[in-house]
Amino acid sequence: MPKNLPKRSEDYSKWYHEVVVRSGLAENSGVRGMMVIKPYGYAIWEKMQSYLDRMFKETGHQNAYFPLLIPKSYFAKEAQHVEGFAKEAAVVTHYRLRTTPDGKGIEVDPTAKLEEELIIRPTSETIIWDTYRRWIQSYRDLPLLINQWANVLRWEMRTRLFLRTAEFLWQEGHTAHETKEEAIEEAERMIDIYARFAREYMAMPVIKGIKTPSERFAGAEETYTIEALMQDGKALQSGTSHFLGQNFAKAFDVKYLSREGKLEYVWATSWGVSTRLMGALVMTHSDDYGLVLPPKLAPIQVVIIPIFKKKEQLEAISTEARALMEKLKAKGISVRYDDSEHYKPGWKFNEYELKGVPIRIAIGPRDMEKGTAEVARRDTLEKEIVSRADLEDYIPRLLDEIQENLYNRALAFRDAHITKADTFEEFKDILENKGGFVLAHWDGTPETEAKIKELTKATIRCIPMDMDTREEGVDPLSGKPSKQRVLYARAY
RNA sequence: CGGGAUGUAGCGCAGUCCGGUUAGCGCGCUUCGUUCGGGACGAAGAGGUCGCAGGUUCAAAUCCUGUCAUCCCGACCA
Repeated sequence: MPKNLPKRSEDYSKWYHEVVVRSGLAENSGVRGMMVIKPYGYAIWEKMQSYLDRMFKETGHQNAYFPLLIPKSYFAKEAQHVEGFAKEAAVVTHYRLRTTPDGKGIEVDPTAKLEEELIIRPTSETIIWDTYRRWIQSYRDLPLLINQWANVLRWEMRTRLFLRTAEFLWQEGHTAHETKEEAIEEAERMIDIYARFAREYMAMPVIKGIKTPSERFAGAEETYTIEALMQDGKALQSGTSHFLGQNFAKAFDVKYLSREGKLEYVWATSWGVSTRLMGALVMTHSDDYGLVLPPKLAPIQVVIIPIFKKKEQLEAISTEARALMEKLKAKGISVRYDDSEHYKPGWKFNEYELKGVPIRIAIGPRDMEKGTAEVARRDTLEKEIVSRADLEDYIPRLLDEIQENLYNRALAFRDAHITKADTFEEFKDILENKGGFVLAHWDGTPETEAKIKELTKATIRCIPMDMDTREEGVDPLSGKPSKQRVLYARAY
């Protein structure tokens, strides 16, 4: 058990923060709300990026890159959009610094004031649609399927590593289509991809659904979401996809000449996932020993640790360990052999557990005699003695099993934390004592939604898409009739 | 942005209320020796603009003002 790591059950926030910092994923930079992603954390993000990028390309998308700075006037063009982001915009007003008159410091040069201020992108819809106007003229230019990997900045008041930082990394897809149906299909396709990515790579079950109007993205006509459940019973919105209708096309005057020769506005979508997924990954699987990584995203999948007293022993073990490492690497497994002499085995065990390495293989003098190795899996913390000759076949199977087990474990937890409530008393009781999702009827009004949020801090996470929640009932708060249950939870 | 707390060596902290030798402790770090199957032990060392900027004072980590950052609770949000 790592020293001084807070227990997950005692102080979840602190536990989360410590796991992120001590496992080497990220830390605060000392500049308000800005995070440093460390090499180990970035390696995981790179894996996420490469899998997602492949999925985007398989569905016909291309990558491009748009500017960081957006003229202020662009935001004025879509009313709801500007309202959504105005409160957290960082604004560039000057373009030059100069030394202070006393020569000791530096100050903003007041003569270098920008005629029009530039906004550091909180999201790129505006500048992208301004560009699309020039790119799109005919139905032959459609669909336009573009993704960008970028950083964005939102001046958040209260930040937490990965979950909410002022600057974060993400991908944002922006597409233009001929028809409404095609755009809706695209928005749904992308939320499906996110759900699949969460399940297959992050081993994280998610609930796919539709946001209520009040939770919608600023400027969207429909927002699709994937909602994951963290181990403290709070929900985390892990990815979104928006059907934007013709709002941005109209705001930025993006028209195309249709097959019938008529000038029409295009239909749009946007969709994104961010480094918040890193936070979701930590909070879905990790435990009191530290990070737990699903094999598909682990930068180190297997660590081999030699146990030795004398130099000769180490040499003999190293020969075996290196041979094993080569065999596993040939199967596409990333392996680290840690033969550093300044740390004892026990220290290494703890360290790699803290870092979430899925499999640890220890080879010591006893194993050398018997032709065995000790294999420890991070998900269950179980250890077993395995014949070294079998490892080459056993390790790949075990990695798959761990990936599967992590998903099943998270799924069981999630499913055990979806609870139906029919009265408001039940509703509150579940939130207070059990946590997780509450399936309850909703009368469909924003007033009831807001009242529930005020009384319980729970919001409607989504109207689920893959669960059939349609049934007649009454809203537990207002008592008005309802046609279906929705998914409530307290959320990050 | 409102309320609360904190900032002292890489990390965790004591010292601050009540100003006064050379600012301490634990972990970590360096060197040497013994160790090595779950965070070893001993000895000797290195490491500090006490967050930053002003002010009060013979004297400031300590008192005052401002400011920046971090954490918690709200409001806001991927």
